[in-house]
Amino acid sequence: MSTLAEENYLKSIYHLSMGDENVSTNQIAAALNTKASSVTDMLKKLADKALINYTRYQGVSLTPSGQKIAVGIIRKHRLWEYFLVEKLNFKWDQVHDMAEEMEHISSEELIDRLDKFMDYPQHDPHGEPIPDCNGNFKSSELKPVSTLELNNSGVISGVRDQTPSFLQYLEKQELTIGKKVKVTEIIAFDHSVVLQIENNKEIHISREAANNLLIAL
Amino acid sequence: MSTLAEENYLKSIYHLSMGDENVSTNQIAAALNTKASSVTDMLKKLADKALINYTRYQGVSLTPSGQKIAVGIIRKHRLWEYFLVEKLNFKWDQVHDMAEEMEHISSEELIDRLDKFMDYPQHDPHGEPIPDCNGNFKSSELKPVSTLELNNSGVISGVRDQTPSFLQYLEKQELTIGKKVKVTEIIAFDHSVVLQIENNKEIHISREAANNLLIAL
DNA sequence: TTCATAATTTAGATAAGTCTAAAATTTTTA
DNA sequence: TAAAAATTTTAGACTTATCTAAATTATGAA
Repeated sequence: MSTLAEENYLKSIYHLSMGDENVSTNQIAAALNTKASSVTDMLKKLADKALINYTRYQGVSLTPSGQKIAVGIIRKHRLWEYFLVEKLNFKWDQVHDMAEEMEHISSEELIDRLDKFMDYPQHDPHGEPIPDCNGNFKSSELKPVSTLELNNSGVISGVRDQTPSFLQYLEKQELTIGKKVKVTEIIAFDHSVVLQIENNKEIHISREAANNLLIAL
Repeated sequence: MSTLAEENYLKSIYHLSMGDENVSTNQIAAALNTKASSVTDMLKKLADKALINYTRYQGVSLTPSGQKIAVGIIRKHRLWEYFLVEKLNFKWDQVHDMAEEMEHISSEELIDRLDKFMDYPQHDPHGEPIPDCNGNFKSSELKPVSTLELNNSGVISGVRDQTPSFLQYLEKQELTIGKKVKVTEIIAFDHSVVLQIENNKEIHISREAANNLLIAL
């Protein structure tokens, strides 16, 4: 069994190591809003438990058992987010903090039954893939809208930035998951993009927004 | 905001003070499986926060704000138990420990939406009343089967002892909530009771079981 | 390649919650 | 009602997770 703090460290390390290098102490400190010295303390503890590979000053990576725990937490987080949106009718910008608490409910059987209850969803409300009960999932093959060329189109399938303010902005612009968009104009000056959505409405979004809105082709 | 430990103390004090006297340090220690000295420490902290009335050596009672928190925790516990049984198909003897974790999920809005999602259930799977979002509920007016006289009948509506072993025993005997039972014999020697259930099957239960099985008339 | 800077670790401290052992208080009982 | 027993509190210590400040190690610019 892991403590709540340990689980949060493992989850952070997992997310940060997507760019598969070793993760640095400072990166973890930033992600967890804590100090580097606190991180070092915890890294020693996780290394003692064989959940991470750690050499002083060299950063860390997850061991297979650390990875298993991290994926388990992420599975719980995403399934609870799905539950909150699909069953309790929360908006996609409201569920993160609640799921952050719920992901630490320990029972595996509970989460497997929740998974079944919701008919084994594949993606959370932000388009992130949900690991199955064995921890398997396909890493999302999504690209930012900003990589689309003129007159090309795609289906909105995820968001890179999941802050409530960005999600609320997208909601207001009707740029939500499942919507089909076509690039009708790319402004050379600032790389902002004009998108056409299904009702032929045109929406002008910034380069930054286009970088954070993900599509499947 | 209260910590997890504080919430557990408040909940215990609430349950123990049903026999409405002041609750003693030792009672709390026994309920929480901890030491009297630890309890004293926490009582000081809760008193500082004005959640309990505490005078050294005199035991404690909840203040209105302490009571409000306690009832909130109990509401969450019972709603999650109901969810686990009704939506995820757990058995009534499996849900206590899970709900013990889930009752600490902080969001009020979450629990109110869960309540609505399940259509405002009045009782948890063990027959305990579920407080509404204002903390109101009628205290259950149930009596033990052992108080029934010969040839009288009632509907099983709750259990006093909620240990898994007792719940499993009742399940096996088909003595579950909602079943109508009639007392067909009372053995004078040991005060054990013979019950007749709907299919005319007769079931012989001990005095102790009869004391812990509750009926509405 | 050496020195300045950035990153990381160590040392020592703090807060929450718990413990044991001893002291204080209350309750029981003779 | 005074001594014995039980209960409760205090004192001091431990663990987890955190912090600040100082020391150490790595990095990168000249």
